[in-house]
Amino acid sequence: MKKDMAEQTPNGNKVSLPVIKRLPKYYRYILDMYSNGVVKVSSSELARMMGTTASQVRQDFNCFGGFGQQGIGYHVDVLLDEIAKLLFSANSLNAVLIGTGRLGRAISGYLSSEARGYHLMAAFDKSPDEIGKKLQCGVVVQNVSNLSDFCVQNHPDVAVLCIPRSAAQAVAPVLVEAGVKGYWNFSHYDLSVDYEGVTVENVHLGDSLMSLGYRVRNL
Amino acid sequence: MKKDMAEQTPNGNKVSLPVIKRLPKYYRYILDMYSNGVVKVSSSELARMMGTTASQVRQDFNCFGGFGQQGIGYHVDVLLDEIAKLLFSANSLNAVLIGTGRLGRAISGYLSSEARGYHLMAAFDKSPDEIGKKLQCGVVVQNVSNLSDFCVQNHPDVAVLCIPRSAAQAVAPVLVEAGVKGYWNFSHYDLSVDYEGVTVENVHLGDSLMSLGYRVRNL
DNA sequence: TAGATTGTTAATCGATTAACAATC
DNA sequence: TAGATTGTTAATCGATTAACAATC
Repeated sequence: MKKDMAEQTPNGNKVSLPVIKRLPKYYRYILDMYSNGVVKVSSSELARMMGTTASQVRQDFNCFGGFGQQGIGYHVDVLLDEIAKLLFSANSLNAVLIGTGRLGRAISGYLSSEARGYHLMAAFDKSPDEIGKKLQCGVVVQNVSNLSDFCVQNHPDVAVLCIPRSAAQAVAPVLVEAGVKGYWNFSHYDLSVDYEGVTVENVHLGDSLMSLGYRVRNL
Repeated sequence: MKKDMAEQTPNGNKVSLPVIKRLPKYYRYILDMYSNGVVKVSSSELARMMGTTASQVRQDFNCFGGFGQQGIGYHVDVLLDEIAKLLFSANSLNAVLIGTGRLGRAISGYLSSEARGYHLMAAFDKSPDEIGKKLQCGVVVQNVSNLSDFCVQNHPDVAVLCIPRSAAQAVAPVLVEAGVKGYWNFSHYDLSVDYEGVTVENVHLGDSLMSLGYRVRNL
């Protein structure tokens, strides 16, 4: 049974973080199925693929109102469409890249070609060798001294930091003052994702290595 | 009150994954304190730094037998030592790098200089331009066709994949057959960490971007 | 209609937090 | 001794799983 209108909007009922984090994985599996011409899928089939339970799949989808049909299952195209709507919506988020070294260039390629729902507005570096160069995506690298002015005028949604931790600490206040609320920080091989001061995701490469080491040694 | 000997060993009482994942973060904060000459710390001070509760800090440490002194708190040097023992132990884990492109080189630098408890044994690539070149850490890039033989002879603990997803799918069976059990997969900007077929950590860069997008749009 | 499978509520499980006795 | 702070057990909270009525 469908929830009533008031609760059907994604905003109305607060969706828990574990559910949100599963959405992209659902999306990838369902996109695969759609590409392979699969028309229909059941919660138990999805569960098997995702490595979870049918209960959780249904529970998850029902946070957003329920996309299936009782007795039938889920139509792959409907599912894909609904989840894409949730994840990407109409307007893409504007991003600026700070640091155009090895890692920065790799990420800029990903951001401008593969990541959906994002738009790379501009890129910055402090090195005179980098400034003025054009990235593969066509964006020209600017002097990082322009960063503050640029952000004040163009209010990007997120900043992607691909610079050493020390440099990141210097840049952060500039971004905050310019009103930028979102960060992806790849400094020192961290992947941390913050928004409005709250850490959404924080994967320190070193932390992952240490944790794995512990588990392997104590197997 | 200390647990009895049987339960004090890390192996005896099965430690939950959330606890293990917090260990490296504790380690970093405690290393910072140690470097700054801090001698003593309480669970509530640690909790404030970690963004958690004093209860959790004590609960966590007591999974390993408890490192503190009632009425006093924790000695920073003891804490650092105990956690380092847990995370790094005596023997480092042997790693091989597969793919020495932009990302591979960045990771190799990290692995050989900053990551503790790991040793980079060898690096492989399929490009003739790469084969024979020496990485900054001194390791010479080998032809990936040697990978299987190398693994059979030297049985590395983990393989670090810095190659596209398609290439990774071709390499995986080779590694499995050669008895390699651990993987860090950076293919397509994923960071996934597997051991014996079990995913320890799985951070798809694209997934993080999508999740953040959802949250920002539904704020 | 009978079978299948969802939507949704209830039960379980595990992790976090609170409380307090032990003790430095 | 009194104050502080741990170790440890108990209470709470939230997420996952199970169960089942609704319904295609």
